[in-house]
Amino acid sequence: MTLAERFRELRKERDWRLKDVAEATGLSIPYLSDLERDRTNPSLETLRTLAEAYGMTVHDLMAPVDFYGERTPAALPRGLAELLEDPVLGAEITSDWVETLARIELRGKRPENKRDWYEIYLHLRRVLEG
Amino acid sequence: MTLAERFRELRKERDWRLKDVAEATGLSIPYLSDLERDRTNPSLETLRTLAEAYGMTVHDLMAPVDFYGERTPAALPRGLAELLEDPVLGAEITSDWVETLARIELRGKRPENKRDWYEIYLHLRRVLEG
DNA sequence: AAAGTGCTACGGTCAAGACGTAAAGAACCG
DNA sequence: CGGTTCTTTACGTCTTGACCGTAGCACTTT
Repeated sequence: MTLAERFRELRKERDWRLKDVAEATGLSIPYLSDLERDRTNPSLETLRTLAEAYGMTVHDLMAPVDFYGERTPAALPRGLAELLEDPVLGAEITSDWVETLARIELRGKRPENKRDWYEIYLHLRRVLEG
Repeated sequence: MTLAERFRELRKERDWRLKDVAEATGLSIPYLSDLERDRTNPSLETLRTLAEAYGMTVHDLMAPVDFYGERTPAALPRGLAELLEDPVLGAEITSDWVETLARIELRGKRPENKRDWYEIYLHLRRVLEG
């Protein structure tokens, strides 16, 4: 997903008009239109303003955004990729869960092996899905 | 942590010189120096180039970066905020961990109460920090 | 048709991203 | 202590493109 698509998604899921975003951010309607059509890139400051308007952090706003060449399957955390390839354990794990699990990291550190990932998955599933 | 600090951290932990980054990215040494001293902000394209040089996604590069005013306490997930206020359980939880925990969500769903959050925290800590 | 709503085309401007050159620190060596 | 080399920073410049204002298009509703 491009950043432009992300912007449009966020606005649509709130059922906002460009006008609404413009008022929330102070940016102009034409410029917001340009952003959502990938005709320009925001500065980091503008990105921050937009994230704030959408009630989230820059980091969360960027989460589903793939920059050119990014997030190939190989870019999944080591161990998690292996878990997904496991015919038994990996089969049941949906892409929702992959997204959820892939976000887990502490100061750049992540679970290291298939077993740790699976253990976390089971534990989180019990909490989040009963 | 600012973006500038993040850049310097990434370079230092690799024991690289500005020269090395310059060669890996095609950016000039003076400009990289400016970036690491917070005298300028990169464009998204430049950010992508740097992330690539450091072998990670833009998203991962930005993970520890706080933009001005982000993630107010009130914006923390319910339950997690309560956990942090708990004088006993919440005291030991560092901001690193708050960042990590706050990212946990599956299709918008999150742990609901203090106890669930704490349980997840303990479990993740065992995996991530031995 | 006229008026309203929502988005886009187009040109212009000015801040700032990025660079080149040169100087300032470090560190080492004789 | 002067040289030499390696690394980082100061400074001035240029050019790009982020962002804006105005006007126009497409589509409804009255």
